[in-house]
Amino acid sequence: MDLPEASNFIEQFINEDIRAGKLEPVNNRVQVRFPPEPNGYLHIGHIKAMCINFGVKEKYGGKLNLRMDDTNPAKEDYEYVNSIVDAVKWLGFEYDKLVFASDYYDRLYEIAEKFILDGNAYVCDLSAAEITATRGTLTEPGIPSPYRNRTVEENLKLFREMRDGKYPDGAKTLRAKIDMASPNLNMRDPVIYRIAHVPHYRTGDKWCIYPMYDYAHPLSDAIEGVTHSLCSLEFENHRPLYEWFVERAGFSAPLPRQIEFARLNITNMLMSKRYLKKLVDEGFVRGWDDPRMPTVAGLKNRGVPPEALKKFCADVGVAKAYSVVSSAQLDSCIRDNLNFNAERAMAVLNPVKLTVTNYSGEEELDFEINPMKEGSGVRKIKFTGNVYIDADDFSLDPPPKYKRLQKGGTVRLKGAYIVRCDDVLFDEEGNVKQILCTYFPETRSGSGAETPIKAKGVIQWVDAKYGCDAEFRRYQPLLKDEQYPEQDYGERLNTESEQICFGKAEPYLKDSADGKPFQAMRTGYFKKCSEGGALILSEIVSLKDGYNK
RNA sequence: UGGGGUGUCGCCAAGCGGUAAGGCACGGGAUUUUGAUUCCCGCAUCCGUAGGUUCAAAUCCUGCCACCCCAGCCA
Repeated sequence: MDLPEASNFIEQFINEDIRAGKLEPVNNRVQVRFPPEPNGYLHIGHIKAMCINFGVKEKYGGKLNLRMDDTNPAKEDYEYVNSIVDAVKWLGFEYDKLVFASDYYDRLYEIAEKFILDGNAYVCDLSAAEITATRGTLTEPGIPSPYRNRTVEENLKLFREMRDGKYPDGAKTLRAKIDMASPNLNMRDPVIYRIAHVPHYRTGDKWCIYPMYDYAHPLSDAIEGVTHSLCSLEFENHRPLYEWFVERAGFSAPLPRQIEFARLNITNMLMSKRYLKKLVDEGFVRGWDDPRMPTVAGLKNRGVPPEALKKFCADVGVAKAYSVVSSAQLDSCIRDNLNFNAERAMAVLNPVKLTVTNYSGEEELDFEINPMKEGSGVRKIKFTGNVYIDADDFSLDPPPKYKRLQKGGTVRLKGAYIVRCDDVLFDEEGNVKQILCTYFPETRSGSGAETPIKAKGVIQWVDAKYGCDAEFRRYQPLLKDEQYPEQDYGERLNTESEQICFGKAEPYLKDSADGKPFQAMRTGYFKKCSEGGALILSEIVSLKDGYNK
């Protein structure tokens, strides 16, 4: 048979399984799953997991269920499942079924009784603290629970009583009977059911005992017919346990196989649901979908195309080495996509008025909506000779090689004319208030006229009377130093950049911290904001130099 | 310290015994009405380290070093 060419080590494993005939019982069908816990919004780290799983699904023509791993009722809610479904759909991933671990509670309970019947599980009366104390350490074995050798009958009776609500939270647990001396702490009789008199967002108060991840996950995989259960590296130590459950639960081959990969880390990006939730709960951001958040919803609001995110994941690859990808790599993917797809618009940050003293009247100029895309059409922009330009585009004390406007120098107003700066007016505080220029009619854009007038630079502008048609939103940097609730934030979050860039618009020249000019990409949801008749873009974005620096 | 993992260019990452892909970043040049884009060109004699096997190793073997994960009734 023809196997697809593996593009990473996971697919190599899958190919090996197929070659070895391990998947023959199901006609070599490959099945994976994407199993987030609905306790928060999906973030860019999850996108990598999705790309891997949906990638396998598509490559092998397999199946993929979107499974809500909801075994902890205290943290989960419909708000999150809805957000997860939205995120998956926005990214354009198609799953076969939406399922819930909580769908399997009955089945999982039955299997638990089987484990008891087979002598593989027992009810333990030890408290949480006692279990911890008897678990042993990294170098010393644990101490077997005094309840470890209860009879099957007693265990069954007790477990049913647990289910029936006869005991308070924490009074008893169901434990797998494995090996208290195992060097793998996960194998030292792990708890598989705990008592929690907490209503579940889906099953209500039907249950007061809930299965643990280590038990529910492998069995959920087996119930669904998953063949390859792909998860992140921190579960490597759980694999023996995963196999232990799956081998004893009575499922027929092929049994699901767990394969681990390194999760995604990006410089200066917080990738922890727990902290993201904290930012939301404590009001540091406007919500999970705040454009400063690395959540799928936030990225969407930031104007990042889903294709750019998928491209990024493909570029980054899949491996087992712990790594931190430079945010520049993400920026590059976004810029590349936007360059081809974004509709252009001019906008101005830090406006300074520029008046063309020898111009009168007004005219309409043609601008390509997207010079990179054939047939994207033109937009009309009115020019009256009174415009705002960005303060950064004018310098009283220009550094060497400065290409933009300076006193006595020339520059092209993009799509319009070359102008020469004749004079500068200052306000009481000595700031540049108005720049007076003369223009050269023969230099009109697109006229093709031969003229000795040259300009080294091209700058964007916004007409003082008409503004422009873009919209923008203003956002503060995610956090200031003194606002850090915990130091962990400081290591991952953006504190330096002045703005965050969202949306779609014209690339824009900006000076970076070291004074070196660079090209930024304005993207975003721009909002009309009139100030002196012009559109003021106070939120710019620097995809080139990193909006997450 | 016991166990499980990982170490290839500044950052990711291919490579699976035959003599170091690619992307990002960076440097140089050409085009350019966005200092962008596009376009060339450059960028590891070397694969954590020390030995060994082999005609031949990043790839096999041995020792060592570094880093990550594990002692939740979270996932």
